[in-house]
Amino acid sequence: MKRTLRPAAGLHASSSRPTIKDVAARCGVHPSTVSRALSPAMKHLVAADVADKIQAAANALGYRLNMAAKGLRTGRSGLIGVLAPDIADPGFPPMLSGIADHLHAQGYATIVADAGTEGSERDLVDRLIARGVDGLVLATVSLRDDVVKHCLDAALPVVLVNRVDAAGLLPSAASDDAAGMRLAVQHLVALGHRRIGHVAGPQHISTGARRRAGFEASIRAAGLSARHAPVEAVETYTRAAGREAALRLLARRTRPTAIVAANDLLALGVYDALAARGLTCPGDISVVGHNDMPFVDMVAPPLTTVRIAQRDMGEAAARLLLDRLAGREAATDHIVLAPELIIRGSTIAYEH
Amino acid sequence: MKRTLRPAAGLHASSSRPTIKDVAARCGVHPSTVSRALSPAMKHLVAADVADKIQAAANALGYRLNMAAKGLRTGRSGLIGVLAPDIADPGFPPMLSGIADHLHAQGYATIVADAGTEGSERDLVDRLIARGVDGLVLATVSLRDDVVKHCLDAALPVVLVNRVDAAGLLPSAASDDAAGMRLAVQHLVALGHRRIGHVAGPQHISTGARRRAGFEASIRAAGLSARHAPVEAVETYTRAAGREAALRLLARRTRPTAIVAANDLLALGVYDALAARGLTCPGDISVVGHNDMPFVDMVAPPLTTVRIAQRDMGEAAARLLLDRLAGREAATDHIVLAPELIIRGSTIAYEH
DNA sequence: TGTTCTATTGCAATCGATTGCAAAGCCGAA
DNA sequence: TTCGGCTTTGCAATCGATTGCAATAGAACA
Repeated sequence: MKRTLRPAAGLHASSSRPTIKDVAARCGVHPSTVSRALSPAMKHLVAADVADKIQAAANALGYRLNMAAKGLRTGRSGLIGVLAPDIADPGFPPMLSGIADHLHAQGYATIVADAGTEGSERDLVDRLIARGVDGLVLATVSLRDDVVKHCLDAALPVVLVNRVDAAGLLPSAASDDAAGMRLAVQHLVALGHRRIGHVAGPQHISTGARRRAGFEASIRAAGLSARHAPVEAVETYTRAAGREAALRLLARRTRPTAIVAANDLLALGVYDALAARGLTCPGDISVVGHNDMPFVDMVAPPLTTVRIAQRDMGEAAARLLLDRLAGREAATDHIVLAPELIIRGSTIAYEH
Repeated sequence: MKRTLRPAAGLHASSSRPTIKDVAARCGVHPSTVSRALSPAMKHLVAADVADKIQAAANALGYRLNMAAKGLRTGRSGLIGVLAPDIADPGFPPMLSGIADHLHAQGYATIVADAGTEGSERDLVDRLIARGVDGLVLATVSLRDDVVKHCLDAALPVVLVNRVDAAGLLPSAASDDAAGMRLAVQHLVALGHRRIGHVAGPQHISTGARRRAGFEASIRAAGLSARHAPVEAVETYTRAAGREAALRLLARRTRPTAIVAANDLLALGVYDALAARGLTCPGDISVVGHNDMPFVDMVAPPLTTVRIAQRDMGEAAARLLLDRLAGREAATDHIVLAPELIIRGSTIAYEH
């Protein structure tokens, strides 16, 4: 069973990856000295000339630190787990990129698990833990309580991105959902709309619930009656679900003149529903999305939407985690990013 | 410096993660027996009742295998590195998802490095190797020879996805680029177009070069003169680059009546260029993309494009790698997937 | 010259799991 | 009763790097 990759003639060092021992042998020093010379934090303990010699030998041999061994000894893997709701969601990559860049710069590698296509979140987290991740970034918006608890009693540094947990226990980086909805509603109200519908996201997801709450609060703040602000919630953030919900909205007694969707995918579903009913946007109905995901500026009509700082969000989450990892209990636990209204062609004034 | 997470009162087992030793102590057996009982491959070596008891104890304690330790001993990390051209590219996620699903099902975890935003590919590969990855999936289309060589003499199983290397040394899963361009050109020719331009991708990237070659071959096959089939190549697969290249194409003496872009991002850039010149699509100029990335069916006009089987490509690559990892030298080294023409609103007949 | 101090290096244990080999226990057959 | 053979378990080395402690050497000082 044993695989012998190395050639029979074992004259010099082994042909496979050189270890700290090989470097030590080449320099005539003890492996521990090599370890120290190669570690920035311990380097001051070894004589400068020896350190140089070791460094040179390491380069010559093409020595690379074995992270598994280091991790075993130190108890830190240098791995960060990222739990994604669905990699294929176009909104996710910018966030991931923000997370990964920051983390990589500090020597961490990220391993991302896709909750969209794979098993239960709980299992995924367990697998990540088995891998010995030093921390976790949860972008999974469909986070259930037990996962949070699970992480908590695994005593693992955890941060949330693009979501918050109900109890506010976990540090998070998220967009100001209430503010985003306020921007959307105020924009429509300013355009003269008085009957505004909302296609809400899944209510067990923080963005879904908070945006809905934000929508309703904004409606009240604008002095509009809730009766003229119907809400239809979906079960998943998909174009198809958005279509169905919009269809239900359009079937109401008094049809809204504008629809605010909880995200851009749903907004595209609203477009589909309008087309199915022979209605036009923005002529018959104005539509506002949320997230400003890539290419919504190119659809017909270009989507008016609330842009959230996805990449910044990822970066903020990474910083939050890095703080925890370094043992500094950061000042802020909840970073909220300001959204921005991007006005395009899907909203126009309502003519009375 | 030593961190003491465990409470002072160390009565029972330690409070941090239980190890194989804790399980052994609880069952009154030797750690090696636990190791065997918990390993599917070695389980037959231990008595059934003992194995059950161990299994139960492991569950009770919430024992999880330490992958770093296992990896150190066995020399296999269970980690696969994926080198992505750019995570933010909307075409990538489906591929990644195909790769990851297949690999995860076999117990591997993937760690993806983004060549788009980070250092040199060479460095990234080195970092991945330092992590002890068991294999590599290179989706980086901007692959230079030295990276291939580097992997080769690291004796690491490597597969290519969405690209092939010049020498054809590495196994790959890719779309049939020539066939895709043939579909596009034949479609336009059938519509009566005789002057067809091509916005080619970066020529140091296999998709860029092969699609261009495919385009030129198809033009010849259709009996059209190369003089009426101008080509402008870009340096990067971006919308902005597509715009510039299309502008150059439009500035030519005899303007083409149709443009085939090497991918959808470039095609969107072509849309931008047309808008900038006051031209309409498809009225003035027909446009064909490549890849059928998400939402190109929603842009105005909906993009006619060549759909490539991204997810299947990822899966095929994963299978290829799994084969190598298992030591079976697979039958096929190069898997090519058939593309499909998706006709939408960006192409219409050319009126003479 | 003797002593103390410091800078540098070596030693050996350790992290958690795996595995070749040896030992122990048990069976039946001669 | 004894021996060969089989199953089951224990022992101990090992993977590669880290680190507390001990040892050494040389310098500085009295």
